[in-house]
Amino acid sequence: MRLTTKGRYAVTAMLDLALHAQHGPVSLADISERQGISLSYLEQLFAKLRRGNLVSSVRGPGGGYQLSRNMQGIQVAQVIDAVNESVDATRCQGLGDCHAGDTCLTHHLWCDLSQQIHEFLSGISLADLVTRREVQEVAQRQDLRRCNNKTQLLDKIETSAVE
Amino acid sequence: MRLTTKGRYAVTAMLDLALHAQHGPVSLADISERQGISLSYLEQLFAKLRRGNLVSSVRGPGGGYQLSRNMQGIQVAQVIDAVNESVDATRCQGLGDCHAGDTCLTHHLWCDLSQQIHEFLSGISLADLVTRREVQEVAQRQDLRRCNNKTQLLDKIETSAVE
DNA sequence: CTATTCCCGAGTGTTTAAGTCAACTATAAG
DNA sequence: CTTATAGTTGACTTAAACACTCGGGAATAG
Repeated sequence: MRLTTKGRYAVTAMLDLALHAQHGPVSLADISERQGISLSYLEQLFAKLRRGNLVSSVRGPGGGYQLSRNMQGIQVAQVIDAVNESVDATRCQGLGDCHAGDTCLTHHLWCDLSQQIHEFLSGISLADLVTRREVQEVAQRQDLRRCNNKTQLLDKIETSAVE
Repeated sequence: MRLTTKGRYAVTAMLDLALHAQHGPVSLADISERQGISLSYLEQLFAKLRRGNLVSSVRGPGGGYQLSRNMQGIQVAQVIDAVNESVDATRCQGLGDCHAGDTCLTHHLWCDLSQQIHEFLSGISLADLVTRREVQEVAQRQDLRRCNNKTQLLDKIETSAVE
């Protein structure tokens, strides 16, 4: 089992996508800037997310990525899985041939653990995360900082005036 | 977070130790043979387990390793921790400075996950594992195979006659 | 003394993560 | 049509870690 920056980046980027979905496609450049993730690395991750049917892309100016279904239908476990970070804790991928063709002493322990983690991460959708208060606070801070940095205030003021 | 062969080996070896504790110290050579783990690698792992006060050693012929407390007092989480495989799933080790000195979008998610895993693995002691039926079956198979392989039947027959 | 066993450090091959670079293709806007 | 935007792809690099191996020690039971 492995849970590193790779899977965390993927979930973070997907959440960023969900948070900014209302203004059309989101470019990787925006996500890169807001979340501090290398653009080229994001490209690699989104290639996998696309293959996993979690996002769809729009090319050209104004393009970017969109969630391929609604937020309720995308679980954290699926995102991590899509970027090849298995949540499985066994050595044998659950097959039970971990020691000389037989189950090893601790096989069942790792099976139980895998199931535990999988259930936990399968029970959380992007929609769940978006509605969490802590997430909203962080998102707001990130959007504000971005406005100050890039003096895109006009754009933001217009947007909030419309709302 | 990382859970690889390293942590799995450590738990397996500790469980082997617990299962064979009644006959005095257990040598790493025995564990290596029974569990199919490289002896030199076991030495490295047990150096860490020793530093973590989970085992104590007896040098010289007939020596080996013993659990430093009873089986009930040693949890799986402690073993994994001792060999430097953190169960923490956050990037920031829970500090909350994962993105430019602030919490990242998904910080709380990984905190929750870490807690989930830690609670699970802290709730399982070596004693719990030893009494599990699947573990006993595997252990029995391993002991039998070893007898056949090495023709140490005499030794085993004596042992069971004494019991 | 000698065989056994733990102890320790140094080194090695492989894999992977994480990131870079460069050269594409598709498309919206002027 | 041109141009700038933005996704798409592949090759490459760097660093770290895992999973070992090897060689020489030090302690101790017989």
